[in-house]
Amino acid sequence: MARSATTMRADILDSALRLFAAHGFRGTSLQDIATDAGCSKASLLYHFTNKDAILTELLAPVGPEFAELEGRLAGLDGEEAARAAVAGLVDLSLRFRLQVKILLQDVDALICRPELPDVDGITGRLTDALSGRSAAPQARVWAWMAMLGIILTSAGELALPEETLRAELTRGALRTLGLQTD
Amino acid sequence: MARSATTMRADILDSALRLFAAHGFRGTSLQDIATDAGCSKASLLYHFTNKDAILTELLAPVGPEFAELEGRLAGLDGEEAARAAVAGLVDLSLRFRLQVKILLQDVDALICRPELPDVDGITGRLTDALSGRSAAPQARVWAWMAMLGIILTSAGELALPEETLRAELTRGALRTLGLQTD
DNA sequence: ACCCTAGCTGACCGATCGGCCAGAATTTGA
DNA sequence: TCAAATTCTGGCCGATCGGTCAGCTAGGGT
Repeated sequence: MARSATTMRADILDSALRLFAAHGFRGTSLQDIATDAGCSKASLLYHFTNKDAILTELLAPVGPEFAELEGRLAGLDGEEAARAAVAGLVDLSLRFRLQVKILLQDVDALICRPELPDVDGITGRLTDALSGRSAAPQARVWAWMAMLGIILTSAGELALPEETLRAELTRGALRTLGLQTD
Repeated sequence: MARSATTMRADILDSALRLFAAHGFRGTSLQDIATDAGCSKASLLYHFTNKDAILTELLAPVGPEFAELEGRLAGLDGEEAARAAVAGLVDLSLRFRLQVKILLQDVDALICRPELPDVDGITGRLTDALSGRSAAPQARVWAWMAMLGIILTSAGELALPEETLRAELTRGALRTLGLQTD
């Protein structure tokens, strides 16, 4: 065996993460991932049951984090909830940069009938959040997440101190939601 | 002949526009468009040289508009330019809703090496706008356009009076860019 | 009546996709 | 040392993709 199972899986996930972020889920073939990871396509499917499973595992950490944030927001009202949402999303995105970027990149595809797997039911909640005018605050949060995706794209690889980036993003997000004038 | 050439082309473009907006460029096959337009796949390629040509024609009206806006912005400085950019983008997006939505939807794909045709060199300018920190104001405008895409997705089909939507979007955009506190 | 031409189509092509499988290669444990 | 278990791969499969092509069909001009 060339690499241990855990190493191999990690390498595959690393390659897939970068390629998905660069070319999107649909735009990345199993062969692309295999070549990048330095193994055969068949080897991918030994470690992962199918292509969806790779993405699902990549996004896995985001799911519970998002659910937890969602739970925290449920107990708050309008403005307080918005502030908490922004802080939570900034925090979440800083801890799962590329993962969140992938999520954001396909956010539109997720909304209008996905070919992507519905990781932890995020798709359904996205759809709920965006359907109807009554969900306006939530829609705003998701809109801001989309914007955050582009911001992270340009600033992502920058060796910006995390604290600086966090403060910057938080300020920008609050401004977006009209909660800070600055 | 079932339909006249111009009618056929119009029907194809109409189908392609809706399908591209719903499932993305890569997510829509020629057969999908043909079925929706009520003709054969081969008939599509009689009226359009290839798949790219359909998208190119759909986005054609946006190109010159964008270039004209860009020209207008060139002569302005920081804050004034940002205000004009927002107003211009709102205006542009209201006139080319679905087209702009498609553009926004694939904005990320366009940036990281596109499989999409570079309509009127927009790709290159997007890349320029997002590379380096110095282009921050432009990057912000594009980020706002991405957000606008999601907003239009949810509010798009709504029978909202155009003037109301325009005012709302303008206010939101200015708030996003930190130029209006409201 | 005739043909010509624009419009349209079924059948087909090569390429690529995700996924499968039999078996080779390598490591492990007794 | 050797069999068992794990890891890995070449080759293949059916489906689907964008695109081509020879030829059918339906009017319009003469």
